[in-house]
Amino acid sequence: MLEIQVSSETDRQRFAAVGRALADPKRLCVLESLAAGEMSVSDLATRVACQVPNMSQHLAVLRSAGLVTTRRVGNSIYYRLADQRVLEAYQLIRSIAR
Amino acid sequence: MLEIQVSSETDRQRFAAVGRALADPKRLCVLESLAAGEMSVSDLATRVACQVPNMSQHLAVLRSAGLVTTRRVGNSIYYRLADQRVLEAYQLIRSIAR
DNA sequence: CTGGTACTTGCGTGTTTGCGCAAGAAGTGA
DNA sequence: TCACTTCTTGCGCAAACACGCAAGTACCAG
Repeated sequence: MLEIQVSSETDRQRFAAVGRALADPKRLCVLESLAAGEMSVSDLATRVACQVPNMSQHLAVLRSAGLVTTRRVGNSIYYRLADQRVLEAYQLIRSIAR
Repeated sequence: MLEIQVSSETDRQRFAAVGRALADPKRLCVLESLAAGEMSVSDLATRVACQVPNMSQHLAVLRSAGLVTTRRVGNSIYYRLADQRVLEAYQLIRSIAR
């Protein structure tokens, strides 16, 4: 039996932001891609099959939810998963949806 | 290191539906409430502070994502969590957002 | 300084979402 | 059947979202 204590409304809004970040197939594809290691924006755009500006917006959602972090190398910006727990959460969601 | 195999697009859409179910503060409040045990729609509406039709729609989202199940007793319909993993996923999300 | 690459931001558009309200099931009891 | 309770569904509207495209910012090489 898992202990769940009640959250405040503002806390739930922050948690919901994480849920929203996980609510789009393209963003989930980004997480799968980043599971193998960091990637640049244009690489991710190619892999997910969308335009670079669109990818940048999706990455902004993931970033503001705290799921990914960035590192600049010259012109490129490399994104990586912020935490191993992001993959754990995604795996759990996949097992629930199975 | 967590192993993540790539999903198909249709699979990711199903996973994203779970993410969407977790993307609203009221629905998260429902999950917290159901952690203590099953509740009727009107009870949940009172607890979450919204109208019954609105609650019914939120519950439909959770239900179609497979996060909750129902049981009818007379006029009332009792909702409960479909799986312990739903709480585990929520706990993970909370720890990530902390 | 100039040109080129990589990314972000702003804007317009069509779609989806959350909500209140009214109307429709579904069940209970008299 | 009738009245009542409980939940779901349909409708309309405002807000949020995903997307393409154009413009802006940041960095590097020459």
